[in-house]
Amino acid sequence: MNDRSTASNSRDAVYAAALEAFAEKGFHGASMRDIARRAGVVLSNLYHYADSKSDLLVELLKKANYDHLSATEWALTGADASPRHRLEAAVKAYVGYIVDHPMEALIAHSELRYLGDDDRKRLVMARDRVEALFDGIIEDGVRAGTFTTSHSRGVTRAVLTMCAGIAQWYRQDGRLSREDIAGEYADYALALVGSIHD
Amino acid sequence: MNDRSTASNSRDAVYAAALEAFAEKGFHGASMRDIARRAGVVLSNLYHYADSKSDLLVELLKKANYDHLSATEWALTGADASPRHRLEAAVKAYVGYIVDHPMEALIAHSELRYLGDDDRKRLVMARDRVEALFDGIIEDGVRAGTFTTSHSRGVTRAVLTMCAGIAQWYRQDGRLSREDIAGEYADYALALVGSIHD
Amino acid sequence: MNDRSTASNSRDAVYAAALEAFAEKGFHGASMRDIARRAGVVLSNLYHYADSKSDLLVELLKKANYDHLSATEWALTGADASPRHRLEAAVKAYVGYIVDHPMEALIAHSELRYLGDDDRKRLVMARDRVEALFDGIIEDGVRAGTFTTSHSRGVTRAVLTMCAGIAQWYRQDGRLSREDIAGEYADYALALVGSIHD
Amino acid sequence: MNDRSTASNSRDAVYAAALEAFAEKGFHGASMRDIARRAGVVLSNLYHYADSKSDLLVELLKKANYDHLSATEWALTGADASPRHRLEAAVKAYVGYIVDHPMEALIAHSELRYLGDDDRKRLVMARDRVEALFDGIIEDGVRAGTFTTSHSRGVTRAVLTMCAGIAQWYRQDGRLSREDIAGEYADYALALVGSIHD
DNA sequence: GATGAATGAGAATTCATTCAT
DNA sequence: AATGAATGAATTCTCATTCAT
Repeated sequence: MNDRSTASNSRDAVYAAALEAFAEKGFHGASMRDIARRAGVVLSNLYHYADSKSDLLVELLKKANYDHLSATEWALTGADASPRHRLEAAVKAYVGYIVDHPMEALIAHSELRYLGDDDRKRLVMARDRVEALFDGIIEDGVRAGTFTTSHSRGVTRAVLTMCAGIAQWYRQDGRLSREDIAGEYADYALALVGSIHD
Repeated sequence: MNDRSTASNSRDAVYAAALEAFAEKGFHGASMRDIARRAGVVLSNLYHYADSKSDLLVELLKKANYDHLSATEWALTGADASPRHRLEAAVKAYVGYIVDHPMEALIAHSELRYLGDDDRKRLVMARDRVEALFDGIIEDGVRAGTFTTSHSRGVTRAVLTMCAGIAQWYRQDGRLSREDIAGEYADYALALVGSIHD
Repeated sequence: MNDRSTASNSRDAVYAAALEAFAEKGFHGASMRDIARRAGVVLSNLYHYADSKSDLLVELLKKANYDHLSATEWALTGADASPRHRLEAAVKAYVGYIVDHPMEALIAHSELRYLGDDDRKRLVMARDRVEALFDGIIEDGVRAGTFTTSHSRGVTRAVLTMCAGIAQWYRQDGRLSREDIAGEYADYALALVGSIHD
Repeated sequence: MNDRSTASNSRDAVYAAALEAFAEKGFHGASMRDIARRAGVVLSNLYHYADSKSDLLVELLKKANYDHLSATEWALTGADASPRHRLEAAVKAYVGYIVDHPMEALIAHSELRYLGDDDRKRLVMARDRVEALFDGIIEDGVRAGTFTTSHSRGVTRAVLTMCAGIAQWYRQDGRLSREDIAGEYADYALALVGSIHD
């Protein structure tokens, strides 16, 4: 499994290798040699697919952020109007993505800081859109009286931080299933917003 | 302020510089030259205070973990027996340390992975002791019926993760005071454990 | 204008791009990628028009040296037998070429050294033919008593060096016209050979 | 002679090696490895003496330009007031430096273009000071009627270009002595300015 | 003729660390 | 304790060139 050269596409192999390397060793700890070796590709070949090491990370994070947002937005299109159901659906989808893509979720939070100012700002904006999504739901709930928290912004941040943490300990062979975790964290979120039980 | 050579003690200057550099650029992103420059010390002098770059990190993390644990334990010695009060006190102390030492708190979580196996395991054990502290309080509360959560272990992890996140966004010149934040997070923790209001 | 792909002929575009790149950045400073980009051609296509980077330079220098020599020789076919007129005509033609082709003239002198021994020697021979041309005129004049210099070889070299220098500062939008410069340098040459005024 | 490690001073060995390498292969053609090898020093050690390859060149050119200017100015302090004598002295000193330091003189003219804008501009200013020196003498002569040229600026440039060319062909074992060459070029300069013989 | 991927050598530079003084 | 020079391995990235399509 140390060689992805037979993958249909070298490009995919390179980005998969970069993802793995960044997740495992961090942006500065992973070397281009390392990535090339994992991808089963010669070092200089990496530069066909990205102009620089930073670019590899940027592309990875752009896709991760976009997918994370999309997955969450998509879940909401199927949820009814109740803030309680919407928050539950959003958290489950958000957590679901993390459980399905722990490496992406990990580097999205931990390696962002090593990017140049421009790229970083643009990616932070993408992340802020997810935050706005949750914030919207929570404030709706507060206005409707279904959520009782008086710190909606702080709670939003707490919910997202708490979920992001999953990427640090989740292992696929663990004892908790994807749905267990998603459900558990949905409960935590409802607790944090002070959701009134019917 | 880029030069700490006038600090009473070169050793302190070196460790303060290392802390700053690791917090800002990560373990692999910070170079020994960088640290020396920040400390106002000549490169080779760093090796009078630590045998290696890893050692600098180990020392910093040992102290950070110890202090974090101590601060939390100390707060509990002054709290009465009620799980609710104990959890509140523990969270406030735990958050208080993070707010007072955001760089230490940051690297304690993010740079641990770059250590060798031995050092890392020993430091994780230290962190587990804090976790055990919270876990003990929460399970006491559950047994006593004051806390209603049915996922005490998960909640413990959620609380600690949520708190650790503070180190990423907290800035001393922000609009929230140390006590505001501590109080807010204590509320979040109580919500998560399902603390029954009197 | 950075793309010459629409030029009637890709070959010309490639050599024009190589000329520009070598003149601007020097042989080692210009990369094949650079040349391809300027030519509006894909990198590997360069190798349809030359076997190597050195070959590009050799072809350019061969043509430049040949054209420079031809232009000078041609001018002499229209000049009368007087050494004074012949020298004037030769210098004007020699300078004329430089003014019309500053990049060619520049690399002919500065980049020759980067060629392999064989190519370099053959090109130096071509340059020597121009030198012989001037030398012949000057020695004729000395023998005839019209030129008074006692260092004919040294003067020949001085004249040619002086003219070659034009390529370094001449810009088409400058205040001196092609004819101004040619006339001026013809005067300098006559002064150097010690031409006796009638 | 390929190893200068026994030179009293590594710094000098490094700069001497860089000079040699740049003169022989050009700035881009000479590699840092190459320079280190010539200096008898380990590659990474070069960076103790210069921050970059460009810096090596800058330092070399700064010193060369300064020395060239100083030598010329110094010669003028010993010359009487006659423009003719002054020009003779200046040319002899200028040429003398070139003959004594052909490598310095060579790179001063040919490698300047590879520097960054800032460094290049500052070095060109230094070169302009030499040009101003010659220009002053020549215009003095023209005003005094001893020099008859009507293109003083052009002649200045021609004189300097012609002299700079010496660095390209002069070899210490050649048949012309330092004084022969200096005298010859002084004569050329006097011819170019149209100096009136007594 | 044209293309894009591939390659291995080599580029400049930085790294953590050591050592003699 | 402090210094500055030294070292060798590793870093990111670019090079000229080749090849299958």
